[in-house]
Amino acid sequence: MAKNEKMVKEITSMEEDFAKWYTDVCIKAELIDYASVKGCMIIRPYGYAIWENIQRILDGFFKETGHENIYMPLFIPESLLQKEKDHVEGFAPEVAWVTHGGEEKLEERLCVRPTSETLFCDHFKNIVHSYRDLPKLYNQWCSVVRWEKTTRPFLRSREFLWQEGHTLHATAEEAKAETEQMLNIYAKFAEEALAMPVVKGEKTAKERFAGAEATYTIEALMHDGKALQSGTSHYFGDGFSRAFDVVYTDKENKPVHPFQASWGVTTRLIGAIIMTHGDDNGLVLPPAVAPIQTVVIPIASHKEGVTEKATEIYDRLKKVCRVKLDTTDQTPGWKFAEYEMKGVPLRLEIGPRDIENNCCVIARRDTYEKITVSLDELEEKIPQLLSAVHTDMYNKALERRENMTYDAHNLDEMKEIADTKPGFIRAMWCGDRECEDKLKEVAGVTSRCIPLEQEHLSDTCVCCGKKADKMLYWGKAY
RNA sequence: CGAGGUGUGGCUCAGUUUGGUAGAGCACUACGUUCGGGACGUAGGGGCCGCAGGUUCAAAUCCUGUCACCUCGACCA
Repeated sequence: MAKNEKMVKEITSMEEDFAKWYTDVCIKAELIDYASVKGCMIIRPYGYAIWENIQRILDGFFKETGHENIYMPLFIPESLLQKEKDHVEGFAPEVAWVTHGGEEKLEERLCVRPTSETLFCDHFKNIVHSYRDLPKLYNQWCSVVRWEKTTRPFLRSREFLWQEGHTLHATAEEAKAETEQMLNIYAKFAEEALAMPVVKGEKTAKERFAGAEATYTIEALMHDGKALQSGTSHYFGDGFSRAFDVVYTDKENKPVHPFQASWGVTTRLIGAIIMTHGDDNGLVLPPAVAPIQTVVIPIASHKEGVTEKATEIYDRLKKVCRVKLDTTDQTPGWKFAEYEMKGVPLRLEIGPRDIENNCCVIARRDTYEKITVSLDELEEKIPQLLSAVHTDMYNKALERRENMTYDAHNLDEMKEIADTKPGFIRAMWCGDRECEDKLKEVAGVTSRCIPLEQEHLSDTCVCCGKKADKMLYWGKAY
């Protein structure tokens, strides 16, 4: 079968309607179902299993770097949320409020957490008194609520799952190092677990997190050329600890406000996986987070010995990967399409013909390549193939990003590229908010980040022509 | 929050103009034949036509109200 021939008819093609393609994949791959409250989604077992893999791997990274998990309450009293001015202004428009307990109106309304900085600060205040109590390296896995107007599965839902790390440090340097460390962990995770290349960089003041002194981001480029902010790490300075009266006594017996960082990734990462690797036949999952890494499909299973052989292979493969054996009475063709839609990296076909030759057919989801493998070398071959799938997926995504990244030197070029070529645009910027606003207005692009790896494209701002020494990534974003 | 659109078995829709026994395809159930790229036959099950009023002998269809969802804009992980 031809490599690019569309085999799954239930999914709208990307070219026809990318947004529809995306939601088709979410539904048909059984990642989610819509819930009865707008903007809320049911994450189905197959989708949730991806999240569990993400959690498991990331949580390992967090633990390795000394973080502890904690759980904070769901509710934030209004007075607590009010304490940090920028923060409350940033989040107030999109918080959900609880006003009643049973039939009784509450004295003070409670906000359903949109993020937990305020709760952590309130807690830190109680438990931190001496330099000996520092640092505090906390993380929590939970869901948060932000009352979004326009919603999309995984990309923007009113309730979403995430992790939020909140750390408290004696010095600014330590807090900055934490911010940087976590950004690097996210980038490493994106590349090594999700096969997704990202640009590491700092957000401009305009795009910064409410209340932060600096916000860092990993930005990924989706299939349709739109950017997706896929993880953030913030440096707070001592702004929050001042607002919340968090004070510790240092070695010289002086009161000091500690310094803080926070960092988070969300179920949006699943959206990133879909739009980075997916194709017209559905999901393509990176092996590291795929709930099923190999699916075993018996062919003509009514024939003698087929089911037995398939089961034997299944039992052997359980030791080397996450494997599923599908013995349902659907036809093989149906199963091929089904597991392709669900993005399973490898498909192993075993039928009478193979059994006779002591081999099987293995098909790769990412390339559609089919190879014949001797049954004697399965334990070696499957892990090799999974690893090759990962590497090839990463390289393919990287190549696409590079092919969709353009440089602009002046406003006309910027407009021209933004109008005709989806993707990242690299351009110099003078640092003025006015230029940032103007680029949004005339070219429809926002600043994605100031990449840590700078390249000097010219001496002048793409917008105003004044002196500029920062190169930024610009683009249309989710 | 502004503009446009849509509500009919689980899903995609026809039927509404011109009121008269609720339909199709897919999915589902049972049995049989199939099985290397979404198989086929036979027989079945499943609906207050978004909701509430109204007009009428009679409403999915006409009128009024209401709710929900979708698309596009403004705000956002």
